[in-house]
Amino acid sequence: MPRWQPDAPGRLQQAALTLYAERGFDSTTVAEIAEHAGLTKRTFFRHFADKREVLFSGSEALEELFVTEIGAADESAGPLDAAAAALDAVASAFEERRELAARRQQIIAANPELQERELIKLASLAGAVADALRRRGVGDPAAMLAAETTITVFRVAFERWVDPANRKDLRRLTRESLHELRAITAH
Amino acid sequence: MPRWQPDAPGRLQQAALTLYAERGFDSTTVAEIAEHAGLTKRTFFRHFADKREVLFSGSEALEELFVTEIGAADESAGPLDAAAAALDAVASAFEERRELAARRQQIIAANPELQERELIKLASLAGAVADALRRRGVGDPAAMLAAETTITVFRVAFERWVDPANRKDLRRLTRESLHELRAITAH
DNA sequence: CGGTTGATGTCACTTGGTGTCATGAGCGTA
DNA sequence: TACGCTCATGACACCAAGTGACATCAACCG
Repeated sequence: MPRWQPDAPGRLQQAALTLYAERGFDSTTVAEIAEHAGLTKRTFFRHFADKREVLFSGSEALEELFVTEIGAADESAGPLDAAAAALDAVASAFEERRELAARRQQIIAANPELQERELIKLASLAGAVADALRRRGVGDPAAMLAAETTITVFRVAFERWVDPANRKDLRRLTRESLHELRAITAH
Repeated sequence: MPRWQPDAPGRLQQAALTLYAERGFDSTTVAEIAEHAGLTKRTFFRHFADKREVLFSGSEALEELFVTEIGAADESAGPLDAAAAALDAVASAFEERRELAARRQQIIAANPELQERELIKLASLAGAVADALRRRGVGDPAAMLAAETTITVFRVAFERWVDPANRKDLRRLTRESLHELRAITAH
């Protein structure tokens, strides 16, 4: 018999998600989350850097997916085309988890501190995308601009995707957003 | 004779800027900042919502400038052209304060919490720009995309401007960034 | 002159976050 | 079987951010 219940981080995430949704982020203490998971406050902070981070554990994987896909894109593709290919792959990866994504997004939308954390994750993502583009030979500031633009497109599409009224899939929405962006920036 | 020294917020800002630069953001306590300004911790929090906010007091004015200029742009101008006109005005407004801007930016660059705050301020700015564009009759998601793109262009230009090696003025850098973006997104 | 206002101080309190040491089941090894 | 090591967790003390409640007192106003 194991000394402790398995998957402490997962239990903490689950408890946090539930409590943040129920009572709001501010009105939930770390001690409460830990208690719900059968652990202590101290253990929470061994698994997550802070109270916000518990909602953002998937971000490294997302970053990796973006980078991999951009690296794998056709050599002849321009920066935005490579990024567009990556967006397709990323959109597919999210498609099954719309329910969870929407709940998470609702919690984040209700709290500025969480929005800050979300924004810095996206900025880090943009940085990784820019690096991946530079590895394809794209120079600066083109790499930065293309990366930021890609993340903007993704964010706009994601926002529309989690909207309860929406019926389109994420892939389609990213493609539409990118198309729209190209229309705006065209002379 | 006034009961208190004048301009408490200004003194707190000045003290914070100095101490954050000297010892770093993390190693500076609010009590120390307040003491330097001849005040108490409690008074600091009456003027600024939190320890970070003291570095971001100019953001409402910047937002207002963007919005005003976009509203004043030629009626026939497209969304990105209106935004470009605003960028010119904003760039001029910054031009004299490069020294201060660079010091401030260095402090922010050294600390993730401050970067988070910076990012949410820029996001709020983008939101205001999007609203201003909608008031010009631009629809969605075009308004959002154009706004986010404008802020990205501004940020990229600003980053290059505060670089000690840079010799160009901010207005020129914003124009170059925008031009580059158009080149990237062109089919 | 007395009352009001408003910026500040004082103090107690909650909570996020950290450093340090103790605990004890699982596991390998003699 | 016994010994000792590992490592996730608990226990505890502590600091700093941030807040609520109340006190203070110069300036201002009728």
